[in-house]
Amino acid sequence: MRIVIATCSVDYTGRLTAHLPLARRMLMVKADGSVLVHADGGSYKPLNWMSPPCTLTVGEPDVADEGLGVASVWTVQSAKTDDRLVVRLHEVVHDSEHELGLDPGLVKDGVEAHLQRLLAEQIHVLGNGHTLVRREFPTAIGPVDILARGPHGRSVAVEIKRRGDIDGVEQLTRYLELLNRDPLLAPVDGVFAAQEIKPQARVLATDRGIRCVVLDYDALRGVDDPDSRLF
Amino acid sequence: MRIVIATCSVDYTGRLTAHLPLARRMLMVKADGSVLVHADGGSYKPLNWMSPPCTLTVGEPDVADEGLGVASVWTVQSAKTDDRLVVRLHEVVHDSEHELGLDPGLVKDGVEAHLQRLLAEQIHVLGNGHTLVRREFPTAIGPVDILARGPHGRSVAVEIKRRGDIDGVEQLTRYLELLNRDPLLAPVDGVFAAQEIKPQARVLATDRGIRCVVLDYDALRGVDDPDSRLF
DNA sequence: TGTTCAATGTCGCAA
DNA sequence: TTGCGACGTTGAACA
Repeated sequence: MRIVIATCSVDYTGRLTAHLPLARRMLMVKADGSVLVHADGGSYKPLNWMSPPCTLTVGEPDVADEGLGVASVWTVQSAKTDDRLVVRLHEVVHDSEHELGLDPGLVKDGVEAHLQRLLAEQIHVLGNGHTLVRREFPTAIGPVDILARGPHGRSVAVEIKRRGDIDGVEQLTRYLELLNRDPLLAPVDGVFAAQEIKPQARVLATDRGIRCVVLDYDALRGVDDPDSRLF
Repeated sequence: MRIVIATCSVDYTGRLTAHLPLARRMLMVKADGSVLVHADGGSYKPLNWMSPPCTLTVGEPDVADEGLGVASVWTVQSAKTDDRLVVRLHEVVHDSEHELGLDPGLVKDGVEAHLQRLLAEQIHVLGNGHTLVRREFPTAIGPVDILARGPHGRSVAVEIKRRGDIDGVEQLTRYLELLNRDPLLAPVDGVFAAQEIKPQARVLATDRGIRCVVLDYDALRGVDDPDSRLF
C-alpha cells in the first residue's frame, strides 16, 4: 500500500462526472491498483475513488498543466468499464510504501441471513408440525425467504425481517398473491417473522390474515450453536 | 490526519459485533477523531471504522493483553450511540501526522434529477404526440416525477429511475391508484422510465398495464446539451 | 431537525 | 456470473 499526501485536483468520469478542485489530500494506492482520495473529515467514504480491477498509470503533465504547476498526472482506468479517475498532483509532501499482506478478514455476527438460516433449521418455532420445503423459494417477482408446510398440509410462506415494518408485509402480500395462483401450492398461508414487529405492520398483517411471529435471536442462536459468538 | 501502519486486532460492538484477527493494517485518524481501518485490498470501504462524532482514547494494555504482545490500545467511542471500536496495536511500523485543511468539496453531475429534467424537455421520447403537463406533479402521497398528456388526450404519469426495479413499479402503482380517483385526470396511464429495467420489474409493470421505456442517458444529454460533460 | 430517497452505493449469498 | 436484498449503509434534499 502506497500513501501519498499531496495538493491535487481530481476528475472522475464514468457513471457521472465529478471534479475536486485543488487542495491537499491523502491518496491511498492499494496493492490491487485501486485508488482512494481522502480528505481530513467526512465519513469513511472517500471524496473520490476507483475500485478494482483497475490500472494506475503515472504520466507527465502536458504543457498546459505544467504551466499550472502540475508535477505529475495519475490516470486510473477501470478494467471492466470506461470509468476513469485522473489525479493531477502539484506539491507532494509525503510518499511512503508499506507491505501489508493479505488480510485474514472480518468475522461478523448478527445479520438477517443468519436469522433465515436459524429459522430454517428450527422451523418448529412456527408451531408444531411445520416442515421446511426450502429457503429462497423462487417466484416470478423474487424469492420467498422460506416456504414450509403446516401441520394440516397447507403451504406456509414466511417473510423474515430483522425489523418488521409495513414494507415487509407488502412484500409478503405480493408473494402470497402469486403463490396462491399456483394450484400445486394453494392455499398458501402467510407468516411475517421478525425480531421486532412494528404496531402498524402487525395491524396490516392481521388485517390480511397474515400471522405474525416474533423471533428471539439469542434463543435461536443459543439452541443452534451456543459458541458462535465466542471470539 | 494521522496515518499509522501497524499489526493490530480490532473489535467493534454496536449494531453488530465484529472482530478482525491480528494482521498488519493501515489506520487513518482524521481531524474530527474518526478512525478508519484499511486492508491492502477490497473496495473503498474500510474493514472497520468509527464515524464522527467520536473520541479516540489511547491507553495501556492490561496484563493479559501485554502478555500477548499488545503495545497500546485505542478505544474509539461514538459520542451519540454506544458504538465502540477497540484497536489493539502490536508492532507499529509507521506513524505520521499531516496537516490537510478543509476540503473545498466535490462537484457532481449526472444523477437522476438530471434524467428527469432531460426527459421533461424531450417528452417526445415517450412517443409522438406527448406533451408535458408538469414535473413533480403533487399528490397526497408525494410528487409524481412527470405528468404528461398522451396523443389521445389521456393523462400519462411517469416514474423515472436510473435502475428500474420492483420498488419503482410499486411506487408508480400507488400514484396511479391515487391519480385515477381524480375525475379531472382519469384515466391515467403509467410509464416506467429507467436507464435499465430489471426483468422482474418489467414483468410486474406489464402485468399491471404499465408501459416500460428504457432511457438512453447519453442520447438525451447529447441532444439537449452537448458540452455538459466538459470540465 | 427528522424523514425520505438516491448512490460511481458496497457486500454477501444463493441460483 | 447474475440477481437480489441488507447495510454499523452514507449523503442530500426537503418539510
